[in-house]
Amino acid sequence: MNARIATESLGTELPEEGGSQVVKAQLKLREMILAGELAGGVRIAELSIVEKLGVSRTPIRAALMRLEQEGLLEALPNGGYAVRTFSESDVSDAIELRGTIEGMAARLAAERGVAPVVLAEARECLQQIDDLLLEVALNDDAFSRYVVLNEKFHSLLGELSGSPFMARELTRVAGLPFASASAFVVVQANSPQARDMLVVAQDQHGQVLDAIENHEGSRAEAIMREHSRLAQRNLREAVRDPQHDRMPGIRLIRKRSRKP
Amino acid sequence: MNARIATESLGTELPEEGGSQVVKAQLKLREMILAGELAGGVRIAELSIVEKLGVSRTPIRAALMRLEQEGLLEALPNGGYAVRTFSESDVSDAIELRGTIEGMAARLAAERGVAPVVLAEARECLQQIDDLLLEVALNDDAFSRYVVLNEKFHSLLGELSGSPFMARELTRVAGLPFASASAFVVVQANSPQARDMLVVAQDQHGQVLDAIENHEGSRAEAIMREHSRLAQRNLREAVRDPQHDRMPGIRLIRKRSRKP
DNA sequence: CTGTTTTTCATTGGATACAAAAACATCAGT
DNA sequence: ACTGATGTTTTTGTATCCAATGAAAAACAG
Repeated sequence: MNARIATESLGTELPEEGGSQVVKAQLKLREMILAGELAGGVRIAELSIVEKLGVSRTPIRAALMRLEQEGLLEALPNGGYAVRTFSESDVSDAIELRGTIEGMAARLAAERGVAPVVLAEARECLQQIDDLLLEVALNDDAFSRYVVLNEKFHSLLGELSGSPFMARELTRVAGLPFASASAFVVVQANSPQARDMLVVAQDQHGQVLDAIENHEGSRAEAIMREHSRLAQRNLREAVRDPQHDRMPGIRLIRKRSRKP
Repeated sequence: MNARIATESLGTELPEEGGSQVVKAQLKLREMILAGELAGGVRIAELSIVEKLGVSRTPIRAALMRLEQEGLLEALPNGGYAVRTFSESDVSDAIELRGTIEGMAARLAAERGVAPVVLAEARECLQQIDDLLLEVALNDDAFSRYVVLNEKFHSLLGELSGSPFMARELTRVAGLPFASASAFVVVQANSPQARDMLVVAQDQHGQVLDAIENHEGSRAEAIMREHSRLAQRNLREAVRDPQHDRMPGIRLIRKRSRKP
């Protein structure tokens, strides 16, 4: 029965988005988890996913594996996976780790020097953010453009460090649940001080580039660490304010950790 | 044909070591890679692994995935994997990253305080290393016991930080190729200054515990960073001296990176 | 009625069959 | 001789099938 469903959906496959079945399953699963359709802590049966997504077990198992290394799932002792839940400390530590690693990247960039082209690209990126912030009030569209540019700047930090290894690790740590540079930006999207926070962040962006350019390694590192504190503040806000139920995945964060 | 081999080996399967087929494949593959049986850079065909290991493609695929996230393999654009090669900078950066993350863990431990039980366990571990170092000359057995205790201390740092998240990340970063705390200890195992280096390392171990106990976060962090520099020195030594061909996986490290 | 044992059943781990895509080689035409 | 197309072969991606294991339920004994 499942066979027929799968075959049909394969046969009538529109030129849909997404490459392989694995990627499609991974994206869809992540979406479902963050949307809260899969409750935290409970075991995920592969077969249930099969009928939910219409792809066979093999790519689903691959997708589950990837989501585990991504940190959204945990492997259960006797096989199978469950959606992880996170204590506030977990998320806080993840953000702190991102800040620490970004700090190291910035320090390396400052100490080793940066190719002018990459530096120019970073400056250009900052200029675009500046342009965005010229508006006194930011609409939703402006916010999503900010998120894109912000992500780009943070990923550019990998280039700046001149180390492919660090670039990889930065990408990875930014992929940890709720640790990404813009994970909680949306939280205060509609607050009156929203723009101000971005202005502060943007100032730090500029300062860290200056520090890198002047080979001030320690300063560059400190700035990036402090930079991550903005996310910490947003996290606290998000957890406190029950208003923010619409933030994707916020229900996966519990206030105090219980040991099951 | 492969079918018969696989079935036979399954049927006559002795109560061998290793848990699942995935784990067995992963261990064997890692061993082969580090032993240089799989040349760096060339594509690995799944089928060739199948006949080499006698397990089917499914667990091999899983093992390959894990080895990719572990960093020993890289995924090729059109599917498949290849054994990664590392520039000296890659390894150096990996060690630096370990130092940075261990530094963060130590700082967290110092800032947040540590449960006395865990601290006692760490002290006990150090005591055992001290006992080991009482001998003026260390034989191979003493060295491998050192490696075990050293790994244990570094992993205890995760406990000390009080953060399950940090513990996870420390484990992960220690699993990166050539980044583990004892990766290059063997390099200078038979050198006359071998013991001296361990004495220096052990002193740092003790100092970082003191710093943690006294809530000196910044100092604790700095010590762990500096601590990782010992591995850096050993790395340089290992790459320079062609004597060290017997170190597992050393051939995967090339002196200068070429862009293919 | 409760505790233990057995049986059944669901679910994952592993193997293989099948499809699709990519690499390779061969051959024809210019 | 070289280029391009086409067919073959290899290799990965996907689906399904089989087996083994663990959990829940049922039956039996005390």
